Amino acid sequence: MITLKELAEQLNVSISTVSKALNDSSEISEKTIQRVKEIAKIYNYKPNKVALSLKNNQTKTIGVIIPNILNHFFAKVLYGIEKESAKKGYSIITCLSNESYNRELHSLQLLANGSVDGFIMSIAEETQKEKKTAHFENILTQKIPIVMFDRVADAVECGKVVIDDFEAAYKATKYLINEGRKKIMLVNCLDELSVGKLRVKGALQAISDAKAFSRELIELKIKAINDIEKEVETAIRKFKDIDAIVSIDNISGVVALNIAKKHQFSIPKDLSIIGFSDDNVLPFTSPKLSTITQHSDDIGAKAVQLLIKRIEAKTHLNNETLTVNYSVNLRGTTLPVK
Amino acid sequence: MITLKELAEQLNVSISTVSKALNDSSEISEKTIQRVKEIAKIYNYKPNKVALSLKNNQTKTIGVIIPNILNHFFAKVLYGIEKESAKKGYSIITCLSNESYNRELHSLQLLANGSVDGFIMSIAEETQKEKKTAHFENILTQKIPIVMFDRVADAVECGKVVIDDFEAAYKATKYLINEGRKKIMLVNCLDELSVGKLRVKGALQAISDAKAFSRELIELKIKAINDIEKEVETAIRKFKDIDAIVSIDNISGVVALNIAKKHQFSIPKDLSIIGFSDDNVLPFTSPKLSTITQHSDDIGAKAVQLLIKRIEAKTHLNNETLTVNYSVNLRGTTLPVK
DNA sequence: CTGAAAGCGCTAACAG
DNA sequence: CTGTTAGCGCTTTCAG
Repeated sequence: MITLKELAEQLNVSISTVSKALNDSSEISEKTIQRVKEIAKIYNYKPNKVALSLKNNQTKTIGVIIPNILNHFFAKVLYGIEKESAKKGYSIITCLSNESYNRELHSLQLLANGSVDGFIMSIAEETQKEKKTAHFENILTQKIPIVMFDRVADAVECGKVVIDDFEAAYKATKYLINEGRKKIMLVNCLDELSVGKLRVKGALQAISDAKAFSRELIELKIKAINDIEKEVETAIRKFKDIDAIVSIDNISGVVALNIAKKHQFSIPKDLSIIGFSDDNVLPFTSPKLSTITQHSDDIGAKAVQLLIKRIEAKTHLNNETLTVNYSVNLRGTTLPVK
Repeated sequence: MITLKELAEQLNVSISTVSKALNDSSEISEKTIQRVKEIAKIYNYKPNKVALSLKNNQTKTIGVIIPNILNHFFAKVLYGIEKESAKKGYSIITCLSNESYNRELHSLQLLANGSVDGFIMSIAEETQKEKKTAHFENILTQKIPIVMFDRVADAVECGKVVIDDFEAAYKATKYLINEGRKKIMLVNCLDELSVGKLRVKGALQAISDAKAFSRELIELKIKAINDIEKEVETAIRKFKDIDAIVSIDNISGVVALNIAKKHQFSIPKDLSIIGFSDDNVLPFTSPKLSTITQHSDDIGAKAVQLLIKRIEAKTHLNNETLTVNYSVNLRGTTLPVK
């Protein structure tokens, strides 16, 4: 990598002249500008990013902390974050907490030393379960802005991007009720998470609102993702008379569909299913799974916009929550409503 | 963020004394060291990363360029890269090329200005299709090491991490032959990629080696990932007499399984299927898909090790290719061999 | 129009 | 044992 100094030597001018010329300063003659730029091009000069960061006291870099990159939802949010960041001239440093509080803490501290201008993150399961927030406050005290998405800490004053989880689950459940379904199973393997709790609440509210028509909701709580298949199968065997399933995470809907078919349920005649999945699982389903779809890439993009706003504000902003739309995609695992 | 200068003022000593004390220099008295460290702790001092990078001319950061983060293979490699990097004290800056040459080029140039100490990448489809390599050479000329994984450019002298794609596909196909299968369909939607070509070659070689027993291979080339379902269904309809499928990408095996079941094939009695998938799709399959499994996280970890070796060598190393193991996981979609 | 010098935060050679 | 100074690569004020 060639430096200004070396260019200056080549050109027999001072470093500052070269710098100004490259930045089209009005202080420099047109002729010199041309000459400098020409040589700079030849030597493929690029200003050193680190030096610029030090000088400007900003890195144009966003720290992104993701709980689990193998979860397609997070992969897609990351996709959205990266795309929007690139558009806005920011790079992203990615850390994966793998749902661990310690890793989350470590990543936060690692990058809060001038490496990034702000953070976008979704909280690790462990952090949320144990309600830890001191490490966030610590970062905010250092005037480094944070935007949380999906799993957010209500108690922390920062930017937040979510969907209306309560409403989405309410609508899904309501739809099944309107279909005429009477015994609905809620598959929940997000029990420890803020989003999971909200979705469960939404589903329960829908049932409660329809109580006059005696609907029933069975909640199947699943601890580990690896247990989904087994647990769902057991439940389907046990409750032979369920006629609808609403899955609040992004894979158990697909799993339930496969298992129900295996057990000779005719879908959607005997059993309706709505999942919280993204399009990516559709090729694995037949009939096509009806879903609540989060616009995950949009969540990422919105998070970037919100964070950049906060970075550029240069002053601590209060809590601000952005709610991103979701969509209800009725496909082959639900009946048209009567 | 508090700086050395500010600490020095608090302590009424010079900046260098503070610096040395924090680094346990033998030049500084034990008493001063204690005093300095105490105050530093109180103010939560952390050395500014950017300043250190500038000083040391190294960022302890790796640039990672991924073609498609929504592909589970890449997500898992990224997982491996991040984990190993963190262990070695490196951060990662992630860019997504989204299979575009221009985005790949841009990311490379963006980070080759002192932002990173080296690159780990898999080549964008467009880049590989059009055989572009000048941009890699450009980076290497600047003494920035590169490690490529999975999709590599043979012509470029750099670090490489791959699996033995030829052999893996050979083995899968050979297995089907040994099972007694006669008409095998190869589902290929990686036609433009180096890995795809190698896997096809491997399958063809297996067939050719078994020619005496008149085996047949039908190659189904699929252009776009969105066409997989339709194309596989058409093919299954057309060739009612195929008795085995080998899928060389990580989703079409699952798709083929679902479609075959829909068309009343009994799996694995009528039809054997082997895919190149990771474990994550297993909950979506019944019977469980037999697979060639790449150890994707291991690929990521190895790539990091290789890159760090090259970064620390401080001198351009020649081509070096690491081959990572894969495993053959026979599950429910294949018969035990006779 | 061009150049010298200071400073971003840090380390380290050298002086005292 | 502590302090001064130079320098990493860059921008920018101030002098000339």
